[in-house]
Amino acid sequence: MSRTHDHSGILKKVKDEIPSDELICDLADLFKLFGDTTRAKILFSLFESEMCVCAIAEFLGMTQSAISHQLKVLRDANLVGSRREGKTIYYFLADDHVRIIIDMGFEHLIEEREGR
Amino acid sequence: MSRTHDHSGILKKVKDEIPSDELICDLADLFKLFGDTTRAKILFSLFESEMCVCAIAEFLGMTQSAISHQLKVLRDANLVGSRREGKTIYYFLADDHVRIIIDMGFEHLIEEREGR
DNA sequence: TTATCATATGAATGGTTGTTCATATGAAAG
DNA sequence: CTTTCATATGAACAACCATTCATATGATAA
Repeated sequence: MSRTHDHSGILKKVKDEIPSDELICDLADLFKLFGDTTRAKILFSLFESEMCVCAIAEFLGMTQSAISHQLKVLRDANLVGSRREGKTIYYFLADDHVRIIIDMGFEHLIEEREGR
Repeated sequence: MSRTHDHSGILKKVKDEIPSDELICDLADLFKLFGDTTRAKILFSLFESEMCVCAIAEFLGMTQSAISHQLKVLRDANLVGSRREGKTIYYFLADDHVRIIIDMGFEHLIEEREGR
């Protein structure tokens, strides 16, 4: 079938073990959320305490609109939650998974730098 | 200074604790690598065993060129390594961090689904 | 109700990035 | 040396995405 050299043995093995396309896509979509500097900074900010939109915007030196758009992305993915207090809406981390995933990334970065 | 309501207290606290811009960018760049379906599939394939470029291409039903481009990205980030055997070049996972980071993502996905 | 403050949102834009196509490299076999 | 096989690479194109601008929503205060 293939015009290249044979590797049917490996292909069969990998095909049996690899997760479904859907699962891999969902996983890629999750990591994509952490793969933007602005979103990463927002998440780091929320590590310390809940914050309102304009506080995040001021802190990051960015437009309220830009932050609001990104918060929507994070909220749609259930990474952050929000609560209203008067006119202000406070955002916070939805759970501790965010911390754990980011910490893993950090460990990789640090060990890679030590390795050099 | 700000035309909005005051949040200087929170800003000071967050500013003290948040990592440097450079570190956050590096972290975002790392997660970006996992945020593409093709790269994620390549990494999952290499979980099982080392593979040559054309085996991965055949397995994923994609062009050799597309895979080669992505392997370069992964190799530049030290997530995969390669070795030559005759005409063939085999790629493999550089270390176990890749597995750990991906497993963390999986855990989050699974727990999120249970939560619903 | 009207004005104001905090946030949300739609459309447009600019920049990034994954894939393709054509071609180049480089090792091994003849 | 020449051909072939496996992989790499550069340029071009298309799709995606983050930001901006203008405006809308929605709650509160007057």
